[in-house]
Amino acid sequence: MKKNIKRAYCAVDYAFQRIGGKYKGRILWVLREGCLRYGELNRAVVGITPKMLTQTLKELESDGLIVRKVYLEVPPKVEYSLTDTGMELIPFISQMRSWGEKQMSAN
Amino acid sequence: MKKNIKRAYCAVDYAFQRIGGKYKGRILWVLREGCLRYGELNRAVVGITPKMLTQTLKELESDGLIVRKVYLEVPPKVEYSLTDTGMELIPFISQMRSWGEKQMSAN
DNA sequence: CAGGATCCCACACGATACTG
DNA sequence: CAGTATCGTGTGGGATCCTG
Repeated sequence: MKKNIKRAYCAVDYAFQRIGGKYKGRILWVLREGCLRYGELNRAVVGITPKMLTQTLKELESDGLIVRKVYLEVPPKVEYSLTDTGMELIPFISQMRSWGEKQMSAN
Repeated sequence: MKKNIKRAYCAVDYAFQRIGGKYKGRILWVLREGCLRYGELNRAVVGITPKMLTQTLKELESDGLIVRKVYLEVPPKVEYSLTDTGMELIPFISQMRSWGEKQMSAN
């Protein structure tokens, strides 16, 4: 629940460490409207490999931003969803996204 | 003004690429209230080396987020400040910071 | 279906010294 | 004061194959 973070001198640094990395932002973003299965995430986050998906999901989970729910079925089913803490990030990821869209079209 | 960005599939990705990196967030943040000189930045962004500071400032400048202003004096004087585009990021960095503070004290 | 295991590498970042 | 220049390294991420 905390120790991917190396040492946060300031809160800005801390926050960026927690949602940094190549895919964390996009994963949180696609989970904003509800839970998704592993395979669905794999398709939603274009370009990600199973390895990176698994790894990133683990980090997000141990960081308390998402929840992993396993259904004991055959075939296996696993769903991921945002925690309350994770949801608190959505508004600002949304802002970043708007800013990004504006910038992209401005170029 | 654009081509540090490799390929942005989506705006979230694009935005994260532009303010990703170990120091960009903090540099933008300390510049929020006005311009700072190179040496002041070096002290404000704790732990950064001259190399990384120079490198990061160049990236931010070529990305159109900050402006570099050189005064032709002896001794040399260089000031950095946010562009309008850079300033647009401050509100949401501020949000992240609040979130980070809350999280840090929660642990 | 949802991953684990390996091997590999570029590049982001660091340390140190030097300069117009 | 405001940077360059060099050299070195850790690890984030990629490719590929395997499995309960």
